[in-house]
Amino acid sequence: MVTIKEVAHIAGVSIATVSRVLSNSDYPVSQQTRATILKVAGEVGYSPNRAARSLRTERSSLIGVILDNFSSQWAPVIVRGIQDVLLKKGYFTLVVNIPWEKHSRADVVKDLMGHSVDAFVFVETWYPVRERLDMINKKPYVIVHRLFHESDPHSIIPDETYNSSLVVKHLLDLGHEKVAYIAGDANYFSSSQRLGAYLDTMRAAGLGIRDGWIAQGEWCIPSGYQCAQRILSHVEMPSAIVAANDGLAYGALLAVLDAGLKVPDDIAIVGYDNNDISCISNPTITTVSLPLFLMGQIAAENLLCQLQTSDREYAEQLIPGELIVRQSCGAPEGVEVYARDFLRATAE
Amino acid sequence: MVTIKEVAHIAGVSIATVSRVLSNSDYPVSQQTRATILKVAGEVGYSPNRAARSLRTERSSLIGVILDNFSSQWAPVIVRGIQDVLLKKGYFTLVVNIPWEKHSRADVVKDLMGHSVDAFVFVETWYPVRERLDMINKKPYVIVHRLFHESDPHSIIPDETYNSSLVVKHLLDLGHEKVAYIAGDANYFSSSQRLGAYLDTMRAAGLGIRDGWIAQGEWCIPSGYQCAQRILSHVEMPSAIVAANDGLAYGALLAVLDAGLKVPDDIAIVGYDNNDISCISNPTITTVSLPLFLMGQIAAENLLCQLQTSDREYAEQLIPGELIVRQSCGAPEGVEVYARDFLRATAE
DNA sequence: CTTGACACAGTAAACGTTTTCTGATAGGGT
DNA sequence: ACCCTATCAGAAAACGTTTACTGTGTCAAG
Repeated sequence: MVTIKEVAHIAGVSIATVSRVLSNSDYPVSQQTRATILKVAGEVGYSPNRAARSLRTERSSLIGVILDNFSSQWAPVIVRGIQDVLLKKGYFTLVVNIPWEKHSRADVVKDLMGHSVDAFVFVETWYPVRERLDMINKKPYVIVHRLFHESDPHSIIPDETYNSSLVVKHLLDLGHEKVAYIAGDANYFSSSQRLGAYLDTMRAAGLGIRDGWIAQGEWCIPSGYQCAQRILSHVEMPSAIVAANDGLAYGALLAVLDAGLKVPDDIAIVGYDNNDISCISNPTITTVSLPLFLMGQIAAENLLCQLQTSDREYAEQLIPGELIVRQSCGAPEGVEVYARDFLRATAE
Repeated sequence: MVTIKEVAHIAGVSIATVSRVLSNSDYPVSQQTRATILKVAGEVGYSPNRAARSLRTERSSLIGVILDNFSSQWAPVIVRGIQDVLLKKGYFTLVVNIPWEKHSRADVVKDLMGHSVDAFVFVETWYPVRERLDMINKKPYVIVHRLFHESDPHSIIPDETYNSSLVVKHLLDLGHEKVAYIAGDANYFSSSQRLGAYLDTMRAAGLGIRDGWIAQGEWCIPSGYQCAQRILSHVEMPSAIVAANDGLAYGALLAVLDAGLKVPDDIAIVGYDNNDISCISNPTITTVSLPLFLMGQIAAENLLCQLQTSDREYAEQLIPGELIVRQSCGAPEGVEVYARDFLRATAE
């Protein structure tokens, strides 16, 4: 690689001057020399040696991104949002996948510190890495998360309460009064938040909830199937089911269909997450989409802000989602919609 | 951060000795001093400064991974395969998403060179970055790709021909003799490879193909829908349809169902890719899964090999896929299977 | 005419490693 | 007793930057 030395030699100036021009220092350099240096640097294809720069400045232009499940439907979108902002500012990201079980979690933080990353982003991984808090606290960081909740001012979180109420209200607007609920895994904070939003919305509308209408599920399709069966077996059947995520909703959909009922005519179903599953299933499932790309962008902006101004007051940010109306609660749509939805989901 | 200097001081030796011990050099160091150095290093939590090391050795322990669409269903799995191998060897990956349209492609390679990455992996992005070949050629690199084909000895490619024949043969084994085909976008090399495998397999079995049985599609659901409609309108209807990917297969499935026919009873359908869509649809779709995680692992192993032995002969590697039998061609399965498949697809 | 300020450029030190070179000690063969 | 070799340890240079410091020359204010 061509070094600053060669550029300086060709341009007939000292390396200090070249450095000042090429690192956008605000040190005064005459327009004349500045121009020739830029010209020479461009011609010889100079690119600064990041290792040397990093060694000297103790900044690396590297951001560590630690996430739990890389091949989930959410993580990559968040990461792209993060990169969308950071790449433009000259930052690269070191994306590391920490499987939940692995004991190597703590080491990852240490290793990333070794690479002197300038900051951290934790996507759903705050809980397991807290044991390295002493290290992490030395750098700016942001937490992007959904399922767990530990109050931390650096957090960017979907507004679970608002989002869940969106989808319940939608059912009420359509005239439903007997609405059942399938909850997510009780260990997750978001489960209780979503359930709470359902309860509050029903109460605010003055609607009652029968005993067997709330089923405790576990985030997955079979669980949704079983929960729906339990709900359907209750003496007074609901006219609609709210599921805590799209997997549960899809399971419920299968159960309702298997019971010989029609969706949405006999029972309406809504989900949460805007998972692929909700726009591929037949009928497609009304759900709530989370602005994951945006959340990534916000996380990155937040980080840049921290990197520039060292001292600042932080506060949790709650990000609202968007209601996606599909067939499972009564909207009339054709096959083109499947496709459009699916393509949008995979393309952007 | 604590430096090598402090470790040396505490251990009462020179920094040279510390370096030799901690960087696993094979320079002779007495067991005595080696032990004390390791002890001290552990106690003070020493972690080498990568920038300094990188500056000196011109190696960074960083691998640049450039891919096209980060939030596709394939890319993250490949990346995880890559990281699975590389992380264990102490390498981090700089994963960068280059959208197809962006003109900034070339700069990414340059910037990664600036970070002195030790090697490159191109996932589906070989075509656009070739203009930086002069730079890339200085480092080891591997190409992981599917859709395009430029012969290059550093390639790791799914064995499209073998994989496609798997699924066609499966239909023939089930007794089908009238098999139609929906092809992918004609611009893609893999389209013609898959089509070729279909033609060859049919010919080898001595089976004829009617004129209207081969439809030219475009990789997406609506296209599959239209192609299937065209095929169904032909005077002699096939008993099975092979689609070049799962999107097309799903579109075809919808068209067949809309035509009042049953799947698989009246018409069997098979896809390709083992996309989520194929295990969520109703009925689920028989398809071919590509060993993406494995391909990532192989790519990384290949890279490590190149990094160790500078000179070596390379050859394209063709990776076989696996037939995934589901409902759309006659296998009897229940609702549990949807769930099991889906969970497996998202979990691992 | 002096003084101070300012605009600009260069010198050299420093960042934390790795590695070459030099040196010291010990042991073994003659 | 001598030399040679092997084993170990340290001194110091080098990697490519950034930046504090020093040194010019110019120009305006006194």
